[in-house]
Amino acid sequence: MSSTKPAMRDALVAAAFQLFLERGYEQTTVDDIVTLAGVGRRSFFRYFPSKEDVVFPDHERCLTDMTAFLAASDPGCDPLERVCEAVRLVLRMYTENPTFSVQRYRLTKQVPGLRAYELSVVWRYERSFAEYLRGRLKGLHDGTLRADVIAAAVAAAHNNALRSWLRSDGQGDAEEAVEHALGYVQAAFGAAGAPAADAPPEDVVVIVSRRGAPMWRVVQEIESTLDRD
Amino acid sequence: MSSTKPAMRDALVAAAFQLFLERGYEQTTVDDIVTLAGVGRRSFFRYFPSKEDVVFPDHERCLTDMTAFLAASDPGCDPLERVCEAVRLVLRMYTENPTFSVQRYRLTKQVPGLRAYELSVVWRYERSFAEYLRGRLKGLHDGTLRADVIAAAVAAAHNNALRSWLRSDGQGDAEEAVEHALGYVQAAFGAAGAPAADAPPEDVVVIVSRRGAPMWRVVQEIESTLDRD
DNA sequence: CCGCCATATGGCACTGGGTGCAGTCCCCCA
DNA sequence: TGGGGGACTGCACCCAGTGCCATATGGCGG
Repeated sequence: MSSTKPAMRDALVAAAFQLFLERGYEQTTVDDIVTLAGVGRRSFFRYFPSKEDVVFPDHERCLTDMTAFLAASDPGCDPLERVCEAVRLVLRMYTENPTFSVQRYRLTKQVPGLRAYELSVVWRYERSFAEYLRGRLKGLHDGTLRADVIAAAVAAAHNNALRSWLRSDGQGDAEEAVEHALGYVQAAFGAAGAPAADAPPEDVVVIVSRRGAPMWRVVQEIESTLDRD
Repeated sequence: MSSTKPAMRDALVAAAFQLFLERGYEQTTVDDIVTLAGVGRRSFFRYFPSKEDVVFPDHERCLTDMTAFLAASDPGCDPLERVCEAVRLVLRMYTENPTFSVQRYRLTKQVPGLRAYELSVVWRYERSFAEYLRGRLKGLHDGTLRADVIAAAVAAAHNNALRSWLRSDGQGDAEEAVEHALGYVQAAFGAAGAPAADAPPEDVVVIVSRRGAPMWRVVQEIESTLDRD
C-alpha cells in the first residue's frame, strides 16, 4: 500500500543526488532540483518535509519497520540479542544499495547540516532500542540506566563498523564487521553466547564473586564453570 | 581575555529566554528578540551564528575547556577514569545554573529543532571523549571500536542521570546520580571499576540455574540476589 | 586639539528554505 | 456525461541568515 507508485519521489531523489554530486549540497537549491526533475517546487515539499530529507529517503520507513520488529519480539527472548538483530536489519538497508550509501556518506561527511540531520536520525534508532530495552529491563535495578547505556553502546558499535565499511567504499564485509563489533558489546554487557544445548537440565553453580565486580567478569566465571565438564 | 565584557551578549540571552518562555521558541522571531534587547538585528548574528545558539550560550566554551582538559591528561592515568572526570566537568556547567538548565531543558524537550541542535552538541562531547580514548587505546585490539563504544556509554550514562535530574526541576543530587551512572559503565568496561567501598570484600552466592537458560536470565538472577539485602 | 585607525554596531537589501492558499488537471465512478 | 476527490502547480508570504557599507565610539600619536 505504501510502495505502489512514488515515481515522482524517486525522480526527485535522482535529480537531487545528481546535482548534489556534481556541484555540492549547499550549492544546489530546491529550485534547481525541481527544475531538473521537471516538477513544481511545491511538490518537492509534499514528498520531503525539508531539503535534508531527500538525502535520507528511506530512513523513515526503516525506522518504523525496525520499531515494529522490536515490538513483535517474543517476550522470552534475550533482549540484547534482539536489539542486535534489529541492528542487522538496519545494516541491511545500507548494504542493499552500497553505491548510494557511499555517496550519501561522502555528502554527510562534509556538510555540517547533513551531519546534524543524520545525527538526529541515528538518535531515533537509539531511542527505539532504548525504549524496547526499558520495557524488557523494567523492574531490574537501574533498569532505565542500563537500557540507555546498552542502547548507546549498540548504536556506537554499529556506527563504528558501518563507517569503516563506508570509508572503504563498500568493499569489505559489513556484516562481519558489525558482527564483530556487536560481539564486543555483548561481551561487555553479559549475555554472551548461547549455552550448550546438550547439557543436563538442572545444575547447581556456586560462584565466589567480589561484590561490585563488573558483571561481565561474573558472566565469564559462570560460563567457564558451566563449560568445565 | 574572553570573559571581559560581553554585556550585549548577556542582554540578548536574557531577552531571548524571556520571550521563549512566555510565547514559545518558534513563535519568537529574531526581530522580536533584538527589539526587546534594543539592539540591531545584525548584532544578534554577530554573537550567535544561529537562532538556536542563543539557547546554548556557554556550550562552546565548555566544549573547548573539556577538550583541553583531556588533552592535558597525565599519560599514565586511567583513560576511562579520566573521561569520567571530564564528564563531571560538563555536569558542573549544568548544576551551576540549575534554573537556567531546567528552563532550557523544557524548551529543548518540546521543540524538535532544538532537540536536533542539542544532539549535535552532545555528539561533539562524545567525539571528544572518543578521540581521547582512541589516542589512549591505540595499539590495543579493536582500539577504535572500544573507544567509540565506551565514549557512547559514558555519554549515555551522563545524559541519563542529567535528564532525570532536570526532570526533577534540579531538586535531586545530580552529582550523586551521575556518579552512580558512571559507576555502572565503569563496572561494565572493567579496567578501573572501583568496587563499592562499603561492601564486604567477599561474598558467596549460590545460584540454581537451569542449564541452557539464556545467559541474560542468569545475570538477572545474580543481580537480584546481590541487590537483595 | 586634531586627525587617524580599529573595533563595535546599525541599516539595508538579498538569497533561499519552508508554508498557506487557491486554482488546475486528471482519473475514477455513478 | 457530469461531478468529485486527489495530485500537482503557481504565487505570495514569512523568516533565518549573509554581505556590504555607513556610522559611532574610543584610544593614540602628533
